[in-house]
Amino acid sequence: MINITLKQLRYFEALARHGHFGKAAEACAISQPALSMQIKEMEEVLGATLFERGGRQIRLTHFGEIAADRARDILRSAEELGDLARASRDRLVGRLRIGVIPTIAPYLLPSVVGALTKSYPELDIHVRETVTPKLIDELDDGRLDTAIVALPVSEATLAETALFSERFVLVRSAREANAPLPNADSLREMRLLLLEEGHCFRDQALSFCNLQSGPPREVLDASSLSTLVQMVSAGMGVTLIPEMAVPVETRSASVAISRFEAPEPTRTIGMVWRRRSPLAGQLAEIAEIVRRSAEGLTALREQPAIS
Amino acid sequence: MINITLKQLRYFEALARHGHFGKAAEACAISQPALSMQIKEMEEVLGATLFERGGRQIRLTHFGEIAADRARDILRSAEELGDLARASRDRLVGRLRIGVIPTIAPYLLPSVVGALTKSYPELDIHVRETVTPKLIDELDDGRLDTAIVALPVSEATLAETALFSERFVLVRSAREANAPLPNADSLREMRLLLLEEGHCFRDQALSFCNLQSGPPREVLDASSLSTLVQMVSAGMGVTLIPEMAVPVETRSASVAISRFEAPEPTRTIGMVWRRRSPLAGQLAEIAEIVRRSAEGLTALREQPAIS
DNA sequence: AAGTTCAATAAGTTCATCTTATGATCAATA
DNA sequence: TATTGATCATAAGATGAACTTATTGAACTT
Repeated sequence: MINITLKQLRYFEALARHGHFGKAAEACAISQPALSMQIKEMEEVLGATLFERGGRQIRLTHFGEIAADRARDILRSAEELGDLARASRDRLVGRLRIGVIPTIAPYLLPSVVGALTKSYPELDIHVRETVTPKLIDELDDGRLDTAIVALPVSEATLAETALFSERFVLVRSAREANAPLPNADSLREMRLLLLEEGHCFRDQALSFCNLQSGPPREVLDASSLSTLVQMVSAGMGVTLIPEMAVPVETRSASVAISRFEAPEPTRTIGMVWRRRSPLAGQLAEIAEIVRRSAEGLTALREQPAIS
Repeated sequence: MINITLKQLRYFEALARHGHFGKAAEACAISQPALSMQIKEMEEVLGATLFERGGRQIRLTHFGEIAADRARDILRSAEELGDLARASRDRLVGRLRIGVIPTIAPYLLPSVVGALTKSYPELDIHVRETVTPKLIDELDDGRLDTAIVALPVSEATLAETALFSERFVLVRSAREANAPLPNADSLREMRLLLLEEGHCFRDQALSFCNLQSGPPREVLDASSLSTLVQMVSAGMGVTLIPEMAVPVETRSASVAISRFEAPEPTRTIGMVWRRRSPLAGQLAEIAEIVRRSAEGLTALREQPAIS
C-alpha cells in the first residue's frame, strides 16, 4: 500500500504549477522547508524522482509530469466528494425510496410525487408498492427510506407520524343504491368481497365486521380495489373501500357508494422511517408535504352520506 | 478546500466494506476508537452522515454509498500512482527524447534505435535532428533528454561521454580516383564543397584545412552530406565526409573515396545530458548501447586507404 | 570574488493521531 | 424485568508526524 497523503499531492501539484519551492510553499500557506520535506518524502515513498533540481530552476521529470496529471485527477476527485456532501446536506437530494401500501398508492401518489418534485427538484423518487410487512422489512434493511402505511406499526426502531385518517365506505351495485344501509351485522349476511390475504385493508375491513359479531358468511378475494369494485359492479357482492379510492374507482363502474353511520370505520394512514435515519429531519418535512397533498384528496370526498 | 485525508478514505472504505467498526479497524491495523474518530472527523468535515449507526449493525447512508464509490476511485488512483512510479524506476520506460546532429543521424540512428527498442521495449524514442547549438539549447531547457554530438561541448551543466571517433575522408569525382592525394595545403587550391553555416562538421572540415594554412580559395555550401556527394559526383569540386557516411552516400554516386595520410582528420562523437537529469544513470547505460551499435558501423569502413 | 537566490538541513515545537481504559446504548436471554 | 454481551462513542494520556525558524550549502550573477 502506497502511503502518500493528499496533502503531499496538494503540495506537489502546487510545486509542479509554480516551479519554485518558495512560491509553491506560499501558495500552500506553509514554509518552504515544510514543502521541501514533503516533496522529498513523496519521492522517497514513490521511489522515483519527481523534479529535476537545477540551480536556478526546477523542472518536472517525465514521471513527474505523469504524476502531476494523476495528482490533479485525485485532488479534483476529492474536491468533488466535498461538493457531493455539500449538495446532499443543503437540500434533500439524490434518491428517496418510498414504500406505499397498494390501497393508498394509486390515489395518493400522483399528488404526492408532484408536490415532492416541486419542493425538491433534485430528488430522485423511487416508489415501491407492496403490503405493509414487506415494506417494514425493507425499511429495516435499509432498502427503503420511508413508507406510507396504516398505523400503528409499533416497531421500536421506527418513528411514525400520522398523515390523515380516512373512512371506509360501502360499495354496492348501482341497483341497490336505495336499499337500506346495512350495519356491520347485516354485512355478515351479504357476499363480502375483500382483498386477498396480506393486505392490511382486508384485516381492517374484517375487523370492522367482526367488531360486532363473527366472521362474514362468505368472502371472495381480489388483488386490487379496482377489481373489487368491478366485481361489485357485476353484481357479485358488496365491498368496502377507503374513501380516497372513491373518485378513481367508481368513475367507470355503476356502483353506489354509502357511508356508514357512526361509529364509521376508519383507519389512520401514517408515514414511518427508521429513527436513526440521517434523513429523519427531512423526512418530517416530507411528511408535512404528504399531509398537505392528502388534504386536497380528502376534501374531495365530501359527498353526502347515505344515512 | 476539503481537508480529508487518504488515510480517512482508507478507513472509510474498510468500514464500508466490513460494516463493522471492530473488523474494519482490525483490517486497517488500528484500534477501534482510532477508526471511529477518523470516520467521525470525516463526517464532520464533509458535513454529512456517512453511516447510519444502528444498535446491532451499521449501514451506509445514500450519500455514504456515493462517497464509498468515490473513495474507492481515489484510492485506486493513488495506488496506480505508486504503480507508475515502480514501473518508471525498474527499467527505462516512457519517453526518451534524443537529439542527433545531421551528419551522424542518418548513419547511426537505424542501428541505435533498433538496439534501444530491443533493450527497452517500452521505451518511446523521440528523435530530433538539428545542429549542435540548438540541441544544446533544447537539452538545457529540458526539451531533450540527451544528444549525440561532436565533442567537446564543454557546458558545465552537461555530462559528456565519448562514443567513438571517426575519420574524415576525401570525396572526389570518380575520374579523379587515381589522381595524387591532396594534402591540406592543396585542398585550399581545389573547389571545396562544404555544409552550410551552423553545422559543426563544416567547422571541423575547415579547421583541418586551416590547420596548415589559410582559408580555402572557394567554398560552396550544401545543406546535407548527400547533396555534397552528388555535387562532387557532378564534377563541381571535392568534399570531406565522415567515414560513417561513406556506405550510404557513395552507393549511388560515382565518386572516389580517399583516406588522408596521417595525421588523418578525425572527430570525436559523444553523448551529452544534463548532469542533474534523474535519467543520468540510465543514460550511461544507453551510451554503452550506442557505443556498441557504432562499433558495427565503424568496423564496416575498413576499406584500403589510398595512400 | 562578492553578493544573491534558492533549496536542503537542523533543531525544537506544535498538533494530529494513536492507544488503552471506560462509558453508553441496544439487543438478546434468563 | 434484570442481566449479559456486543458494539460504538468518549476520555485521557502517549506518540509521532508535520510544521516552524534559523542556518547551511550550492549555484548563478554582478
